[in-house]
Amino acid sequence: MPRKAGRSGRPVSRAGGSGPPRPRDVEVLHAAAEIFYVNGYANSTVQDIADAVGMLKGSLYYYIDGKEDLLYRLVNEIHDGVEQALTAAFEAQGVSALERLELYVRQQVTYNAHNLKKVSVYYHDIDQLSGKRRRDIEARRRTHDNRVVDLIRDTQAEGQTRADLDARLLANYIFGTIIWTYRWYRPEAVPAAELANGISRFVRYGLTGTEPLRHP
Amino acid sequence: MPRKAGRSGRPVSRAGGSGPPRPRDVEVLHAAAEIFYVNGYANSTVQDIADAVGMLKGSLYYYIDGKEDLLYRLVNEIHDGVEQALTAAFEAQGVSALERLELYVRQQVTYNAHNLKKVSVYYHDIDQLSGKRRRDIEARRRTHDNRVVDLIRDTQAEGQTRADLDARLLANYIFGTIIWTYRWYRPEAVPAAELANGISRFVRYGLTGTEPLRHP
Amino acid sequence: MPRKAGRSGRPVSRAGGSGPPRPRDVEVLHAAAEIFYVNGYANSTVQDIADAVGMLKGSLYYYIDGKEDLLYRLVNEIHDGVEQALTAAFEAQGVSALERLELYVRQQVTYNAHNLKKVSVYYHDIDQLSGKRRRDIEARRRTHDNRVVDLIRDTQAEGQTRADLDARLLANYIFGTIIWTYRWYRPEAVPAAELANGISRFVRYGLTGTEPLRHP
Amino acid sequence: MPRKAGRSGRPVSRAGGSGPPRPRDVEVLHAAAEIFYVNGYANSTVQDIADAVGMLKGSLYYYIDGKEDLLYRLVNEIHDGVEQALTAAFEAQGVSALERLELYVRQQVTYNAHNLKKVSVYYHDIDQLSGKRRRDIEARRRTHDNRVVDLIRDTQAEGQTRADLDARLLANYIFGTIIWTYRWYRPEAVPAAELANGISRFVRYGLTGTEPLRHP
DNA sequence: CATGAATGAGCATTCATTCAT
DNA sequence: CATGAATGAATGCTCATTCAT
Repeated sequence: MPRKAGRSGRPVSRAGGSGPPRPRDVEVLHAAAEIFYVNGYANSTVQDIADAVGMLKGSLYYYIDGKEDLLYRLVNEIHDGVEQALTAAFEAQGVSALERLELYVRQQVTYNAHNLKKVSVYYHDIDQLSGKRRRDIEARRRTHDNRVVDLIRDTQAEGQTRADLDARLLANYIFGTIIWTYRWYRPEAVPAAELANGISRFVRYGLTGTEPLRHP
Repeated sequence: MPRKAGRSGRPVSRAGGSGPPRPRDVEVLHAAAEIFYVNGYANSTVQDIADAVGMLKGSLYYYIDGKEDLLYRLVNEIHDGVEQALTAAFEAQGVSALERLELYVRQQVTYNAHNLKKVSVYYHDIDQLSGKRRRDIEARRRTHDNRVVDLIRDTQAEGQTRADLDARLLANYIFGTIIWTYRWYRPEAVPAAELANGISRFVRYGLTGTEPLRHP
Repeated sequence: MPRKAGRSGRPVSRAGGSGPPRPRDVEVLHAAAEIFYVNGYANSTVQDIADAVGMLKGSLYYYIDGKEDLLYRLVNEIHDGVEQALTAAFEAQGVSALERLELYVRQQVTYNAHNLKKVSVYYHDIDQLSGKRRRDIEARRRTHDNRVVDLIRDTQAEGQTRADLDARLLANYIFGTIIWTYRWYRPEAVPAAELANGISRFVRYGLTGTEPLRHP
Repeated sequence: MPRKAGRSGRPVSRAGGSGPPRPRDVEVLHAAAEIFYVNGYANSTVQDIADAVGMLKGSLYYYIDGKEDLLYRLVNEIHDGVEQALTAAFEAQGVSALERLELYVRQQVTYNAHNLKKVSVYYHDIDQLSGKRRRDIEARRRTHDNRVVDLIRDTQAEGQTRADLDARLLANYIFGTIIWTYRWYRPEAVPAAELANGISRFVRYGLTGTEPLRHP
């Protein structure tokens, strides 16, 4: 007869918004990110995380609502960060749509490069969320995607990008380039700035190229 | 006490190379692909697969060496397919390096679009292989990647692509665009050919773009 | 990401109706009854039952769907038995309603005396069922109760029992006398037949008494 | 390593007899009764009770010696109340044994009806006490039962009840009718006085009935 | 008095794998 | 080839209880 949903009176992390997160909350989340990054969410055990924090398995439940709760918080944290990047790009004044898009790409790549582990968990294990948590995240994601698609449409409207290409497809090409970094990028080998430059360049030309290269 | 390698005296799947695969082997592998695609490898159970084949869990072990064995076979199957695409592109005669690269992109995208489920499993769960199986696959993958990098270097040597860009980074941008399709592409919405066209175009311009767009 | 409901292909006891129960099923259920009787359902562990059957805890799940499933089967088994008693009493031909009621009491007491442990579990732990299982049992129980109430109303209609008493209250008095045996009756001390006689007599007079004893 | 008895140096609830209970003690006990009534003792958590009192789980241990301690106090409280009823009946002057028994039934039913929740906990979860607490309660119970049996024997001695019936069995029939109310009686539907009347009437006739009804 | 944090033992359940028939 | 039964290790989670502050 399990009674799942947060019973009142039970402490459970304040990370959900009801007050400043306790230091230990942050520590737990950080450890979880590390573990999930290394083993994948499904293969990570609550024990692993407890060990990393130096706590007993049972004690961890003072801070979390369950394993999935950890993933959910992680994923939301990423969304918060990414939203900032997106907003900054959108609010840039006096620049063309293409420049705003480029700014977005740059910011997003930079953010991902600096939060490689959490971002990896985000992209690899987001589907493991279930129920309401899943729906919440899917909604946030859809919103984000739509805004980027709109941005691309703006570049089309301003004549910087060919208008006959499907903006949503283009967005997905771009996402692929940006996101896939989580599988190969290592900061030791390439500075984040260089990565951001390279991808932003790749994307810009990918979108704007017009010259007939095939049959001259 | 999981046993990894086939013990003598027990009939173990011939799919590993020692003879033509029996029909039931193919059926099992196909079912596994479906299940892994839907639930992810870690969340799929041998029971699920047995159910799909209409067999008891225990009986499945006549055909397989273990759960990981299934993943390994799946992943190898993908590599076989992809290798063909790559080889075809490499052997194209009388065309420029850029055209060969474009051919590769096109073939790879098309292959992925037609084998969406297995390809998804490949990219999502390849890390779950362990030990020798993992090393085998990593080797195959490295080989593949290197050949693509070489192809890009050829385009640089032929002057079609700027030589001052890191070919390996460029390869990764391209991989991202191609591979990420496994997360969003749905054949019902967009024909595979259109996808191949779109991505090949995006990649070509991403690589070859030269005009100074930022500060004219 | 737990997947609860009986997945196809999983053996799970045939005791649910789909075929004759395997001998081990009966054994498991019997052991569970014993354990639940001694410790109460909530304090019994699956381990206890496994030990009693001489099986590993995990192996038990080949036979059951979960701990609650065991309770559910037990409780249904009791209902099956009790229903027979009730039906027999109802179908008695050529006798008065009071005699039919008396027959019911006798049969029910006898049944309880012979199935003391399972009956105890039934009355003590029936509330621990949840969800659909609970609703199922509550429905069966209501049906049973209603039939007994009807029987009492028949005795009132036939003039054997005072008509101004609430039949449902009377039924509950009777149930109390019959059911409470599960807390004190020990077959070693009193033969079941004597118990049945005693209770049936007590109930008959309790219902039919009319003479003014208080203020003569 | 649960600690049973109060250690010196730590303030432990005074409810055990060493002084008048503090107001908060009463509040805690009341909350526990409510919780135990709803979930059953075994399924109730100390957290639940703390929530109900508006206190943290840890703080509760200032007032109690443990979960079982709460049950023990509850059960004793019931015994105190019941003892009063019994004593009142015993001490009634100038009335027949049957009238004294009837008075007892009436008082007991009334008491139960007015303390439904605690009484329910008493009858349902008394077995969950262990060790000395259990033995204490069993002794109190035996004493109570014996006094009622004696009362019945008095009615037999006075010729109001047939002497050839086992007084202890009769007592158990009566207990059943009275006690079982905890499972079905709802004060909203039937006034306590009516219940007391009904049961006392049922019991009186059940005991005194003599006329040959079966084979006239 | 009360809080907050932690402990540690226990529990139901899952699942890959084995193997005699 | 296939079945059915069993193994055994692991896993997420619960909860009574302790105790320094």
